[in-house]
Amino acid sequence: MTVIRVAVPVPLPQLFDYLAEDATIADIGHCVRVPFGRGEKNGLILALPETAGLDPARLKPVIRIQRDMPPLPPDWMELVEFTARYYHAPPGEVVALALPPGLRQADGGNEPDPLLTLTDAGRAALTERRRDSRALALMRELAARGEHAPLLRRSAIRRLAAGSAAGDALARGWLAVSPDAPRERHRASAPPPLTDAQAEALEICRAAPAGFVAWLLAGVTGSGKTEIYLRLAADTLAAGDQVLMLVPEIALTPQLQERVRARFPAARVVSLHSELAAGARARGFRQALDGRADIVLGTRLAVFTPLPRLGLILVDEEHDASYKQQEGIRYSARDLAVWRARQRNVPVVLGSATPSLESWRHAQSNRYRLLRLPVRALSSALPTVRIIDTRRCRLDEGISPPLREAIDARIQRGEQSLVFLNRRGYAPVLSCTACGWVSQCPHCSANRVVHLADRRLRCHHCGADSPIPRACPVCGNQDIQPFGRGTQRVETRLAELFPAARVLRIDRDAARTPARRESLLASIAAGEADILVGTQMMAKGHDFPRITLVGILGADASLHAADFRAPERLFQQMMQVGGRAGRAQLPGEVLIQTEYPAHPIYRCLIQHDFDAFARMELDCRLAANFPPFSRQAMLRADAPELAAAMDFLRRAKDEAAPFAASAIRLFDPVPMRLTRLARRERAQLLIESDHRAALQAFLTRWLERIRALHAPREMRWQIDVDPLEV
DNA sequence: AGCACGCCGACT
DNA sequence: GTCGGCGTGCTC
Repeated sequence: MTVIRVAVPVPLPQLFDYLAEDATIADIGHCVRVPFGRGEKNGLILALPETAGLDPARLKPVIRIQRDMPPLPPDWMELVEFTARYYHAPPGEVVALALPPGLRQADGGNEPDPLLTLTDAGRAALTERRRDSRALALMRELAARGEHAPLLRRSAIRRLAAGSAAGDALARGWLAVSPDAPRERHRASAPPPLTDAQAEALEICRAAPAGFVAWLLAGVTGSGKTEIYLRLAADTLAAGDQVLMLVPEIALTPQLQERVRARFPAARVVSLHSELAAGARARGFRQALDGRADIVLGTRLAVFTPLPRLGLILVDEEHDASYKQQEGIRYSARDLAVWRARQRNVPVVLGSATPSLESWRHAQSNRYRLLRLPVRALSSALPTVRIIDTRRCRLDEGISPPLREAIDARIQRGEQSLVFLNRRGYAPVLSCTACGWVSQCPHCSANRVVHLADRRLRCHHCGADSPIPRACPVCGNQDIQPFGRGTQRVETRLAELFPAARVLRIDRDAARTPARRESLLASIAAGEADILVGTQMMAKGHDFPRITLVGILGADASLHAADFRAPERLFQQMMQVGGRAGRAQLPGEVLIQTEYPAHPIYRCLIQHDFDAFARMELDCRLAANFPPFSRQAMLRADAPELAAAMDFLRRAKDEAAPFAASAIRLFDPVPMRLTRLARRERAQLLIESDHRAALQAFLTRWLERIRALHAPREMRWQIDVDPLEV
């Protein structure tokens, strides 16, 4: 009786062994139905162990091995196992995360009709003019139908079944059944000419020996990083290999999707992201697994797509925080992409105008190879950056006189302005001028935000929502005031200041549905707006050629934040949003309003000097021994009462004492910055080490002991390896 | 995580 | 006399 080792989707660190009388090596990677507890679950066969991990008498027989689908390949399972190991996540849950839900339905009826295609051998047979046959006659007919491979629907194939001409041709390999829909072979959009910098970068890439290389493509905004991706993808496709392209948020990149499809009309491009319906996601996964998909374009979850012919991985905007999953299994798709490239011995390109300091550091130490695009394509210059000292001028709802004048000038010239403020809503808090009441969220340690458009107070953390009160709920005072400013308020004021201008707001509230987002973007592109007001949604990957002015409001808010990554994020954000200015022929200008004009971060921005910023920031990180110079993990706990969470973390820390080597630094548990979230109080404990391996080894032993700790029922805890927020 | 078993309070 | 509270322990 054969023993199979199965990953079962339960939050347990171990695998489960079962008996399967007919199982063979070939069953590794197949899904399996198993009895579990008193019920049943779907698992994945990871191995056929020599011996069971426990008394064979206790093993239960499997219910059914799902052999109707091709098995997941070994490298895919290695990726899953690595993810489970590195992020200390239950293997069964990683499998559940990596496999699209409802995968088995994908090979059912919703597949397109198979098609009959003339093969190269078939074409050869035709030209050889061999002894005539019904099969050859059929093929001549098929070939006559068009320049490209002639195709037949399933119904036609059936009519010409066994013993027929088609059956004969199939048997001889002159025809092939292709599961694909016909690919349009209309003329490919011509690639634009390369700039010198692009050509040089490509040349360097192409000159590298085949195999794993991690490239860091650092190209200023508008320098044409995408063109590099597309050219490299073209090379890979030409070699018959598959391309995996990761993007931060697919919903924000319809332009990129279009560009990829237009450039490679003959390639099958599959989009994978979590907003996709289960069926479509499963179908894309299947197409990739079968090798039918040529390009997989997707968000972080697409890093788990099986790709038998993988030849290249691209990670666009590699610095973007959305590559790190912030709940459940907290994996970094960017880091896994690099791991996967090394595993499969293929190149990976990490691209960004503002690389993460982790990647930058790797490039500095030659672990990654640096490719630079220092100038913009389309002969447009980088925007001029001007700092406005807000201590020296009177702000009108956050808008300084120089910014107002600059917007006015754009309106005169028929150009667009973008006002960036990373805070949506009308005002971040409503407050009573008499008793000091503030619009505190009852469930979170945060204020509810005034949304004047729909007259509601809304918590941006838990979503709690209530009407705006007419009077102070505590003292009855009628004089309650919104304090501070969000995009709605700035939008309102801009409309008053420029009555002739068309003001458009772009934030999560204005672009709630994909359709509304599309229509907003379309009206911007059509020039139906003069002033755009937006949050960081605006900063991501759009080309708005008519924007020549970007005004940045409230940059200071995160200048003094406690998180050591705050300056990095601020710089990235300002660089990205500033990069929206002047991407075509028109010169761009960026105005940054700040109370700290002398702050060195602004000097770097004025000079577009990422290197100087990175140097400065890495010096600070080195002095404080922060990542990338050290490795971190965060143990977080949450409970209805803060004391329970803190107490648990203290006990966890005590557990570590007997074996925490000197290489491990354990900090004291502290309440999280946003302590209360959705009625739960949260605390965290930071673990740091100079060595990844030491940290990993420690975590493995420590988590074992933490699991044995009997935490109160209401207590939840989780580990976050390489946390982004500390 | 589920879902059992397992002992102590207010109800038909 | 039971229904049910959630404490603890297991899942191949």
